[in-house]
Amino acid sequence: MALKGRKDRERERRRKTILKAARKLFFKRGYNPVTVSDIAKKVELSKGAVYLYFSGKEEICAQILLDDIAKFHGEVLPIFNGLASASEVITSFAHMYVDFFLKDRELFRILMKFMLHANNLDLPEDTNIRIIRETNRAISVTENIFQYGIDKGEFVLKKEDIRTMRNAFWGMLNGIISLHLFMGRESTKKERIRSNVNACLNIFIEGLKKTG
Amino acid sequence: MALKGRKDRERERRRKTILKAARKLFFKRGYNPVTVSDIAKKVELSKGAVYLYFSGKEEICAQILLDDIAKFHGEVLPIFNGLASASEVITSFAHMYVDFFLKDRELFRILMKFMLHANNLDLPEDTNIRIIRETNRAISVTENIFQYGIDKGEFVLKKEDIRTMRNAFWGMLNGIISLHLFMGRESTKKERIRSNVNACLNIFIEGLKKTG
DNA sequence: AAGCTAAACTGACTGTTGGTCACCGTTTGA
DNA sequence: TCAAACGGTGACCAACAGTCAGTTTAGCTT
Repeated sequence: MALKGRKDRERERRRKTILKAARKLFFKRGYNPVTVSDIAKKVELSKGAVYLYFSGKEEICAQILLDDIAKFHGEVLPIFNGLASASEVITSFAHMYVDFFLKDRELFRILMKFMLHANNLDLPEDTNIRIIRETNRAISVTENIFQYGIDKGEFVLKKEDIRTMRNAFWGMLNGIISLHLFMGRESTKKERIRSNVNACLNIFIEGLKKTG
Repeated sequence: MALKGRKDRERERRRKTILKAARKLFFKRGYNPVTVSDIAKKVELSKGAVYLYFSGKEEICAQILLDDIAKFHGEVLPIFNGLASASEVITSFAHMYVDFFLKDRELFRILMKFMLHANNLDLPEDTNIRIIRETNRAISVTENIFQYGIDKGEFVLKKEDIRTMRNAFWGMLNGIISLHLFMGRESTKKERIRSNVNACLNIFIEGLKKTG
């Protein structure tokens, strides 16, 4: 691949500008209520111009999600260093995950939307694939944690059950978040959710240590 | 309340007819792609007529969800009789829940949509309240199960932790379902999900018996 | 500097869809 | 018998995602 020229860099900057504006709008007013014209207006471009950089509203949204997942990965990987037990790692991971996706509630809604409708969105094929790949990457991080726990002899878990546990764990986190989103009016305290996650983790980890 | 006359009954029948048609369409093609005109056409009415019976597309959808939750309650309550241990009850409940909401995948998507956007939908006030009340009722069933387990001395669980466990449990179920929806192409086998739920339950129940 | 090309950009336009409303025929009951 | 109420109609409206013919701008060539 040739080096990127100025044009490419400018193009990329524009994309980022649009994404940033869209992000702000989506997180403030929610995905649906924001129109493409709103986004265009915010970056002082015409609607048509936005379509030069993205295939549509949905792709903008997908790109925001992708960027955020990447950011999450950047934040989450360092925690593997400096933590002793697998229990600690898994606990830290859970809290980071919950905190991350509750920082802006709309982000979690967007994530769930993509999970629920997976292959049913009209995105450019490659965007769709990237969404699936990146999400799976995030999921597979938890898989590594379980493996780590087994290797350390901390978890009593058959190798073939890792996948199952990974799913259960991941699902549990998403489930708790969405439930809180549903029950909690906007006033829901983060601490409430944290304690819920903690309680759940305790049982989960306890079970991992005991059961096979 | 006065007895319902013929007019009322006919009106109700019409509503049910519309709901049934809408249900079929939603479950076949998904919520978004189905237009109000499609629904109207299917029941051989004009679009305007549909709006005489429902405030809009969203309310039709909400009503379908409400009816299904009611149906679920009807199916789930009998299981309390004839089962001995709380573990059995909770296991049965979990499987019924998963089976029920995976029978038609769109139903689960609809449920999640309402959970995620809770108060952000423009529904008639009373419909909105009913959605929240009915969902909470379903959630509180699990609360009763935990209570039952404690009363029987089967679960070692502080009374003030019931709510937390209920949330964790409920969230876990929804999370697993949505994860499978995401990962599984349409071919996903029900058995796969069941085994996942089972594994998760084992740990969960084990934890409930052990931890405090 | 003038001429040229391609990319960036515009905004009026289209198509679709959720929702509204003035109007019409039928039933009802006084 | 007749008017009010009711069930129903379908043309219409507004909002919005997405398109495209045409205009401007940037940068290159001679």
